Amino acid sequence: MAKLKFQTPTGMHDILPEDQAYLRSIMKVAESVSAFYGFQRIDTPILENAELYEKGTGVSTDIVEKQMYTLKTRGGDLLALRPEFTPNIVRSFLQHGMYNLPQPVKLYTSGPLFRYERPQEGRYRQLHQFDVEVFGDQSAAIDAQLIQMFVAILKDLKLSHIIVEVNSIGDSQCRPYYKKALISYLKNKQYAVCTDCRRRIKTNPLRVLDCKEEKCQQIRSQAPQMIDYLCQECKDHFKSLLEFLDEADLPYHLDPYLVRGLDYYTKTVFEVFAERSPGNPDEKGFLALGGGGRYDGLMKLYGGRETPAAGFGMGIDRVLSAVKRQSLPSEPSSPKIFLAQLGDQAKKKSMKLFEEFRKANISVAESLGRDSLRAQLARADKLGVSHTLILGQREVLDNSIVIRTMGSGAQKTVKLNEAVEEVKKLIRGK
RNA sequence: GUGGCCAUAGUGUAGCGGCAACACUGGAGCUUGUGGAGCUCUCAUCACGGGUUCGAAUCCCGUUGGCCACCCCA
Repeated sequence: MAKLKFQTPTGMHDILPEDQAYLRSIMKVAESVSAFYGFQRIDTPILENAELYEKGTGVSTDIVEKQMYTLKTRGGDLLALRPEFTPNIVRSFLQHGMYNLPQPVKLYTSGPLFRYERPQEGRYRQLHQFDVEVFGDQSAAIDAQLIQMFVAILKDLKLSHIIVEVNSIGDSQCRPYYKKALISYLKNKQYAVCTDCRRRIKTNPLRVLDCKEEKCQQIRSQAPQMIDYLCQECKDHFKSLLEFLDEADLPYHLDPYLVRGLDYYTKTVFEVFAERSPGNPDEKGFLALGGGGRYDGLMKLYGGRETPAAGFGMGIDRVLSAVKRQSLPSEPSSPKIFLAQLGDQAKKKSMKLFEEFRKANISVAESLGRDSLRAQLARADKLGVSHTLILGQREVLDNSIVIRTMGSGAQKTVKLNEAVEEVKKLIRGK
């Protein structure tokens, strides 16, 4: 190996051929489930105005505060590599007047997102998400349906040991009261919590709730809970959501401390986890596969008419690693026929024959770069084909071709112009 | 952003201051038109840059990258 000059930048990685089959099946499942639920694909730019996220996602959130990639264009605009999808799609909804479409409008998308973080397994600076959003329907049925979809996709991917955590964080009516109650509770305890949380009490008190420090968890166990402060509307909505989930046989955990890191959420929030290594006590813990919730206030914040909305993002990289951990890879389809050639004339003729097989939709492998028959048969063997066609100088002269059955080594000679038909028969006979 | 561990062939590893090794994979071949076994040969100046030393894969510093724990989430 010569000296390597370049490697991927921190947190960026290549997706190699060996993973592509997994990714395709993940996307296929996600798209077919979404299509079934009436979702349509939308794609938005990877670059947007940085302000879109500052305003929507929230300036004090980690995503915007310290994880966003921003850049200044030659024209002087401040753009950001999208760190999440929701603001883009909301922006697009408003920009194209989709509130004039029959509601609800159901959209999905997927693609790369960018967050500047210290990478670990399943945590990258360029990450991939599958994302769905529903606009124009305030019913808790939608929230439940989103969770149902999320679970359906994972189930279709044969993932087990899935856990759904749900909570309601209220809305602009009730959350301020809760915040106030929480702050006054925490203020007395500020020396009993960790230093980060002491800061959070001022900046984002809700975040103290999902701190992992033991002392903070003790504090929070006595803390007032959002659920007791929900206004009637939010309470009804949450109750309704849980009824839908029960009715749909969707198991969930209530997590009164689940808040999620984004500013725009109202009412429902949820996160979905997969057990890291089911049945293996050596490796504990859960992998967050994605999360979402309702954000009824975001449209108005962006200057649009008030429109209820909800959605979720699913981390494709994480689902990929969960799929790889939990289930076996599906057999990649490989060619069943190999075309070997011997001599210049035969090599030239095999070009044409190869194309005839393509037109007949029969997948054939070759190794035109190799000259010795021995090497070509070794290659055919490695590929695990059932038959090898041998086109040599003799065959070229009398317009025939040899068909070799790899298992038994039996061979027969057929007319060259009947080769495709003969192979069809062989394949069908299987 | 903080702290820690790590980097040798495509992959997985050995080497612990004195000629870079093993397994698998890949490539060429084993008398020229026949694969699966076996055999031969072949693929690394040890991530990069600097320093210490007669001598560095090995020790030190820096850079880059990976992983882990925080943080946070996907």
